[in-house]
Amino acid sequence: MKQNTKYQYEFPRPALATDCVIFGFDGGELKLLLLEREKEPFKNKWALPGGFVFEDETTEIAAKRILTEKAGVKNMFIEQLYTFSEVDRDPRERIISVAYFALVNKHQYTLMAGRDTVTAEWFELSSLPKLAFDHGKIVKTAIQRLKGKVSYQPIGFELLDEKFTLTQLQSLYEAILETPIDKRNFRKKILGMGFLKALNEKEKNVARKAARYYSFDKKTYKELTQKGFHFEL
Amino acid sequence: MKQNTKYQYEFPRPALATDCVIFGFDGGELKLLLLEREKEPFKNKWALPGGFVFEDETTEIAAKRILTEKAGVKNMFIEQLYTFSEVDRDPRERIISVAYFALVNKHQYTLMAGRDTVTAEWFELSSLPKLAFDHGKIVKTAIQRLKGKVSYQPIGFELLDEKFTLTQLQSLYEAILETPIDKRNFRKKILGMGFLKALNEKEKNVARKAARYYSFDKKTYKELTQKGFHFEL
DNA sequence: TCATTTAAGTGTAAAATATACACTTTGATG
DNA sequence: CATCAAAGTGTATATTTTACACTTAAATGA
Repeated sequence: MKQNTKYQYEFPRPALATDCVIFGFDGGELKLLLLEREKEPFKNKWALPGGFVFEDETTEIAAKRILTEKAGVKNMFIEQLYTFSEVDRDPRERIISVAYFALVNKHQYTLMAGRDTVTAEWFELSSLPKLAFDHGKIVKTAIQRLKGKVSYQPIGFELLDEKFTLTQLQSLYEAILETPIDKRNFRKKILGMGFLKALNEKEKNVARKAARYYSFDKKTYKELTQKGFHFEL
Repeated sequence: MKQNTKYQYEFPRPALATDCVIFGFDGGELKLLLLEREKEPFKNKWALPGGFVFEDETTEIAAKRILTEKAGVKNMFIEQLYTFSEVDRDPRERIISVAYFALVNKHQYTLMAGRDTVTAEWFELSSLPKLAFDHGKIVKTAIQRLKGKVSYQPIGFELLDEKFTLTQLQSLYEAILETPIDKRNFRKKILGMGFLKALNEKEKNVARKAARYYSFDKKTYKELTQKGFHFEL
């Protein structure tokens, strides 16, 4: 097993890895990016993008690197999720995984399912395949976290385009929270918070009244936050 | 450096440790349990109880073991906080730490500051000494987490005795949230939730009207939760 | 035993926030 | 120019949150 003896320690050490739960949204249901494994164990099973943490990287930097390398995702929102350390979570040897969750704009990159000739695919949350390792558990944790967080932190915007309509924003919240929201009340509330900038631009080529575009004004949001404002949906 | 060659790996591996932020409360300000380091690095500096994770332990089990071994704390509430992986967070070598935070009842155990002849001491949050390693950062993270969590999860009870008065409970929330709370509104709200059991027992030997004791009824709380009830202070 | 001290315990009115709900407008299409 | 489809908009009611002060009870000591 241990062919190479370069690194020697007095006590056994688990390997350190990171796995990423990547959420995306394009209007319908919330989606998750999975890769098909090419090697054993769990060959041909779906799994989260993941990999080992290098000697000179924090886990967060490793997670970002892996996201770019394996899934072609760049400049995404990323946040540490949880560290999974069950002794037998990997059948090969002990590997602990510091999991992250990422929110990406599905339009901002097309599945460059080439890179490592890995097959990458978006799955709807309601129809996920059975996942390799303990990745099912990781995903469950990530969904919980996202649901909890989205109501008191404006992270939803990370999933949308720079410009979005209020209906798109509402659909996103409905998808994440899995509950219908009243249109008028939603608009009243979210606009009342004061960090959405109405743009002088509307949808084009829609066979109905065109909706106005808005953008999330980060600067204003920061200022509000510093004045004690607290986002809450 | 590497005297012992028992464990050999193809790639370098950081050591895996865990550190615990232990909160306690006895009526005034929120307190934190620290140990004085006996060895270099940071000899004689204050630090969080911590240690390495064994081969057959999850990080949570390691955290509990260390809490018991080093701080004499048993059966405490514990929750994973965050994983700190800065490459140079330990001057000796790379050690990543899965940090936990614990809530303990200060009365339930007296500082058995013997065990390892380690000096353990409670510090008020407002007058913490400078800490070893990145423990200051860990503590800051833990305080944030506690503040955030206490409002939407009934974890405060872990810091109190089995029986407590409503005034004690209120003081605790005031200490954690660092804000005064209206007595009548607090009582109305917390009693209205329905999971506090009024006991047929009052304070004794107090030179004023004796306060009634209450206890947190876990069973009722669970039932309420399952019916969709959502704690929120 | 009675006056004093101290915190416990209690209710209501006003303000703010959340909810429920339906019609008009606009742009594209045929 | 009629039709279709979703955008956009306001109000009344219910609920929740807030602000606020006096009476009660237990011990202490004069």
